[in-house]
Amino acid sequence: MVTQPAGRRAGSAPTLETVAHRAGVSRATVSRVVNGDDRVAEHLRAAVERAVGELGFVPNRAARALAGRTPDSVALIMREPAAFGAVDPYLSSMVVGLSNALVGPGLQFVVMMAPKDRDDAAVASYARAHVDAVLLISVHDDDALPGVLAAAGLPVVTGGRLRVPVVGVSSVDVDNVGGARLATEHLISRGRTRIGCIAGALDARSGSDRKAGFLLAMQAAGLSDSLVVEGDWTAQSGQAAAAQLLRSAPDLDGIVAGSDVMAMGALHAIRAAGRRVPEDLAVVGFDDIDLASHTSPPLTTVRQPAAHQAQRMIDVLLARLDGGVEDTEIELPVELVIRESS
Amino acid sequence: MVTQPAGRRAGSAPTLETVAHRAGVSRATVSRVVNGDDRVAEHLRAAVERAVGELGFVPNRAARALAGRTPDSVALIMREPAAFGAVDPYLSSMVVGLSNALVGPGLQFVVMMAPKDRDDAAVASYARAHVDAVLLISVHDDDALPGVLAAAGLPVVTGGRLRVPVVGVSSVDVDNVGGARLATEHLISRGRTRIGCIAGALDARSGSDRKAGFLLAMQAAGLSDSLVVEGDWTAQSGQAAAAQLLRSAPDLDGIVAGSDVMAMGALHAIRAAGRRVPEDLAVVGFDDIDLASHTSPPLTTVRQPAAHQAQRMIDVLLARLDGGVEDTEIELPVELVIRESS
DNA sequence: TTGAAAGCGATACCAA
DNA sequence: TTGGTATCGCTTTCAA
Repeated sequence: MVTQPAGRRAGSAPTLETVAHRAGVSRATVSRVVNGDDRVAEHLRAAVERAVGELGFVPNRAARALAGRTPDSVALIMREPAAFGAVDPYLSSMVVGLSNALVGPGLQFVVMMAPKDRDDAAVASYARAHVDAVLLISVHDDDALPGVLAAAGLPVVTGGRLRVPVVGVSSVDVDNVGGARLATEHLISRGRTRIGCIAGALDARSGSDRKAGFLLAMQAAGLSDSLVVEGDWTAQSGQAAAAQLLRSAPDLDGIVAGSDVMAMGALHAIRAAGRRVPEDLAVVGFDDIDLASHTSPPLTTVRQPAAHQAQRMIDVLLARLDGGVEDTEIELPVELVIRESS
Repeated sequence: MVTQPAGRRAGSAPTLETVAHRAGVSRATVSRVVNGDDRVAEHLRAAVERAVGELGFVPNRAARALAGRTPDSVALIMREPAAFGAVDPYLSSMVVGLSNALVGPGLQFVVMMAPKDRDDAAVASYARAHVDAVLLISVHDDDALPGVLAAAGLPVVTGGRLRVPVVGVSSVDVDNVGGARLATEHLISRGRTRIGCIAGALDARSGSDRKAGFLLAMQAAGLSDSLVVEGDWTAQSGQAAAAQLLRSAPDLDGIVAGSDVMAMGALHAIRAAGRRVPEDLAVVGFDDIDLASHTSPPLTTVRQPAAHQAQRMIDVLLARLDGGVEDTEIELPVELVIRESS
């Protein structure tokens, strides 16, 4: 049973002052100890640390942010998901990965939604007043937000590169072209020749690059690369795209999808059309989300290193926050995971 | 092309002082206008508002938090997902919903991961120093964190109720018992009699309540309710559970799963066993995640009102922040969505 | 109704 | 190495 004052907070949290008093030193000294400053006598440091422990002191974030110049929080700005609930599982992994990567550096992870109909300048101004840096995922090529954010003085790191680099914006992408090429070559090596592509939204590099990888492989093999339909990353669009592909090319024997979720939609359409996977038609996805190994049949796919990508994004961000001014563009390798759908 | 100083921030953001100067009033007046205080002469208010607009002034979050006593940020604490990347899509929806619901009230949405091996007291102390209230999702029955958080003086609202109510903790749950009962009755009404249940982790109300709903319906119909296997919410566990169910009851003709993700794993196992859905075996899920309508066949499921639940959680939290001290327990209705798997 | 000024809790500069 | 103190930007009495 817990007794608790009516107020918003139970008792008041210990402050630097409290700790200083208890340890018999000044606030400045406590601050130094807490911040790992070297020049503090050993016995004082010990005393302070004990006091901190006994009081359960945790520096007040707001005060620290106000007084200091050290960055203390990072925002992840997501363009609102197309439909409510339609968050691609790969994005969820990124959110978790980013959050985890921020624990070490002790930065606060703030999540903001920025619907595309919201004024970019307003978003930037808001972000500027609330956080020290910005992480961006699922950005479109023509999105002005990264530039506006950077112009507002915020370091920004995007997951996935932009069509044209923007000053002040770094990116950590994966090898989308290579991944899609790998996936396509895999199908070709299995003897498939009538291969279609369900591309993700082409106004983002992840969509267009994967399509490009598909085209490259098909051309290199001297196969027709005209079977491309654009989707919008949803299962719904994957299903519609596969149906369309099947209609325009009844002899289709392979599909390269721009994401696992779209591939799952395709699987559904294929089965509805009475075709078997992989006997009649092989399917390859992209992402390797958790569910990919539990579809029927389990999905061959291109694995993206979500946790690693998240970590690198944070690394880049920290470097920038540490005074680094150069924009970085990192590309991470991907790997083909062969399962039963191909 | 954007020019930009080397420093962490481009120029310095306008402050109350700047605005006051420009509008020819005092900081206090600007503060009043910005905070919607009534007692300000109309012409001054207009002048201030214009200055605010021209300068693009946004109050500094840290300063406001430090000076005022108004709550300004809320944390969502998630128990780390079992496996990396294995974030249940339903949770993702909740994250988006919560984030959106927090925009109106102008509260910051901070996401924190709290692995179960992390010291609860440390998490609470950290949270206490960083945010004004806490949202909790996917909490286990024996989890001490809600209590510790509440004892630390933080208002906490959980998505999903706890086994035993904790002082200072409110909850917004859905009718899990009713939902599972509905799903089971639906199967029974379709003539199924050998029905198995793939329960979610039983150490959480969402898991045990859904199982209870299943048992209730089976008992009411005078059917055997002994076919229950516990999963852990993952597709993997759903697959394993379905396989086990099929082994122990070859004549199984229906499965009620505790979540769509587990149902998807079950679909896979069923097909692997050479049985057809829904001809041989009907399957019902729970949640109605986006992918549920794109499995093969599309999944009959119990729809949880994710956006609504998120909104109610925020409502309850705001009431508590506004001085309300009573703990609330809300239960939201669910609805059966019939698709082709049953 | 308005303004002046005292904090909020930490940081960091300047002396000692 | 230590401590005193100005300062960060805003809210909120307290007087005027």
